[in-house]
This record gives sequence, structure tokens and C-alpha cells, in this order.
Amino acid sequence: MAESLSMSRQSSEALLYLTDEQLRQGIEAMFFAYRGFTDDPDRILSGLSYGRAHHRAIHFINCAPGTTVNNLLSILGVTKQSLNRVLRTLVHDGLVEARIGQKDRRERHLFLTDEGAQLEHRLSGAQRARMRAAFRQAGPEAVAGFRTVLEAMMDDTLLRHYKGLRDYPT
Amino acid sequence: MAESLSMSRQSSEALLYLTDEQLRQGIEAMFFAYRGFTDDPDRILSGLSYGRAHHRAIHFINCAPGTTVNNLLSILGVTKQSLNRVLRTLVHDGLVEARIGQKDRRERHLFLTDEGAQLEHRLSGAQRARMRAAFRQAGPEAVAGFRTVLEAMMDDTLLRHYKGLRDYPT
DNA sequence: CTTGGAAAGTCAACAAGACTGACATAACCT
DNA sequence: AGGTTATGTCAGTCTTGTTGACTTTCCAAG
Repeated sequence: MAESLSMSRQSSEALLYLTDEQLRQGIEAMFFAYRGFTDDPDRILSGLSYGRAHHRAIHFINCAPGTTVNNLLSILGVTKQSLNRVLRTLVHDGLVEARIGQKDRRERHLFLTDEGAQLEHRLSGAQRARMRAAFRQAGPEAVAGFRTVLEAMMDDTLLRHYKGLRDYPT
Repeated sequence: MAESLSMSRQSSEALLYLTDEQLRQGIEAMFFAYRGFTDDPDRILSGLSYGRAHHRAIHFINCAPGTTVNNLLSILGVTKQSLNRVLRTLVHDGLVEARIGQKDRRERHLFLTDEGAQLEHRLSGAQRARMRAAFRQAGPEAVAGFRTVLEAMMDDTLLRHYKGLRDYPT
């Protein structure tokens, strides 16, 4: 590798955390942790007739009420057809309301109904509980490190969404 | 919540990292980071006729050569029918070899062929590159924190696998 | 003002990968 | 011999992703 040359100038001690074995462990940690992360909501959802895709839609509509389908698309990174199927059932079941845009009548602005907000709270409650337990157990410094690494691991496009730069019109 | 009572004894400053907003950001960080994490291998795999499921199987066979189908099942957390479909194609395509056990002839011990190891290296190479960049950018303390939080977030069952306690026979 | 392209959203059909359930085979163990 | 275990297989379903074709709406150039 080309980088092992530029690395050899630094002390090998300082770079122990970049060995292939450390990276492999990081990869597996992501895999297992993500499973734990999605387990609780998945269990709740399987009781209802929804899946993880519904959860994601509900989550981001809750964070950004009034967002358009298109904006949600770019956040979730799926095709509009895929999202539409999910949205259709949520609207049909009365969890999400899609209001036609005032300015641009092509757009649909998405909102959770009371019932939708209720389910959102139930789902994110389970997820937050696990996250809170992990955060508390790990301590504030570890949490800061966790966030730093995760942000560095995102695509820049996604980082924009994560940082809250949601640029959608009224 | 019941815990807000027990928390009120501590200084509110020390627990700022446990606010709902912080937790929500942690949740989104996991979502976006996992996407970045799987993107590169997914791109490679879509060119071949394989998917993420094949990647996972190859990864863990590489980490634990000689593992049995049953052990792989408990690591991956899928049904045998699901895993079997994947393994069948991998064996058929000559990427994985399934040797009949010496001690217990019912068991199949799984190994990567040279060709399989080659693909594994290509896939994990892409994933490691991203992980390495993120780790280097974040620094050793952040990486330690990252690992600590992720371990705290896993189910205990999965933690066993992650920690390397792979208890399979020869 | 009209018309043609672009954009937002919808419908239909298909594929990957998970699931369940039932069953087959071989090997192990008591 | 009979029960259990490990693995493989067939069939069918569900979620969620894909592409392709279509409608409605907006906007801008002629």
C-alpha cells in the first residue's frame, strides 16, 4: 500500500489502532451493533403490518414535518417508487397526512397525524432506551468519540442531512 | 419517565449527552454511517451477481475458517434456508468449499477457496479503506469511544461472537 | 398564449433476500 | 432400534428494493 510508506515516519505505537485487525474488529462491531440498534423497533413493527422502511419514513417525517416526498427521497436514498409504496400504506392507515403544496401544487408536504406521532414515539422510545443505556454505560468521552467516527464514516451528501441542513420550502 | 427522577440528583451538566436530542442524533448517525459503511462493497457486489448476504457469509468464513453451517447461522442471525441459498451459489461458483467433518460427519466445515479469498479481500479492502480513513481522521481516543459505545449497544449474544468467543469444534 | 420539456408523484411488474413450514437424509448417541 | 442433531431442499409468502411507463403540474421559450 502507498500509505504504509507515509505512515512509517510516525511512531508505530501511535498507529496501532489502524492495523487491519483493528479495522476488522471495527467492521464487525458496526455489523453487530446495527443489529442491536434495529432489533427493538423491528420487533414492535412485526406485530403491526409494517417494516423497517415504514419506521424510517415515520422517523424523518417526525424530524422534519412538512418535508416533501422528494426531500425525503434524498435523505433515505431509495427510489421514489419504493418510498411511495410505504407512504401510500401510511397515508391509507391514517398515520401520515400528505398535503398538496400551496406554492407548487405538484409537491406533497408530509406530516404525522396524532396516531402517527404516537407510533413514532413508541418506536423511537425503544431505540432511544437502548441508545441511552449504551451512552450511559460508555460515558460522555466515549459518546463524543462514537459521534466523531460515525460522522467521518458517512458520505458527505449524507452528512449534510445529518447535520440538519434540511433545505425544503414551506 | 421514571429515570428522570433518579437522574435529577446528579448535575444536569454531566448528563447533557443523554438528552433526547442527543440520542436522536446518535440514532441518525448510526443510520447514515451504516449506509456509508455498506455502500462500497454493495457497489462491487452489484457488478457480480451477489448481494450483501453473500458478503456477510464470505466475511465470517474468512474470519473463522472451518466454521460449521450451524455456527455461521447463529452469527448471522438468519434462517438456515436463507443462508443455504447463499452458500449454495458460493459453493457452486467455487468461492467456498464445504468439507465434511472428520469427527462428526454430519457437519460441514466451511473454507474460502483461493478465488473466494480474493473476492473477500477486494470487498473488505473497500470497507477497510473507508474505516481506516474515518479512524485516522477521528484519532485513537475517538476510536476507543466508538468501540465502547458499539459494544454497549450490542445484544449480549452478539457480543460473544464479536469478542471472538467462537466455540466451534475443529 | 401556447406548447414542449422538466419535475413531482403514482401504478405495475419484477428481483433479492428475509421468513415459515414441511420433509429428506445422514450421522450420532443412548 | 429409536430419538436427536446437522444439514439440505422444496414451496410459498412478505418486505423492500429496482426499472419502466404514465399523469399532473409547473415554467419558460417561442
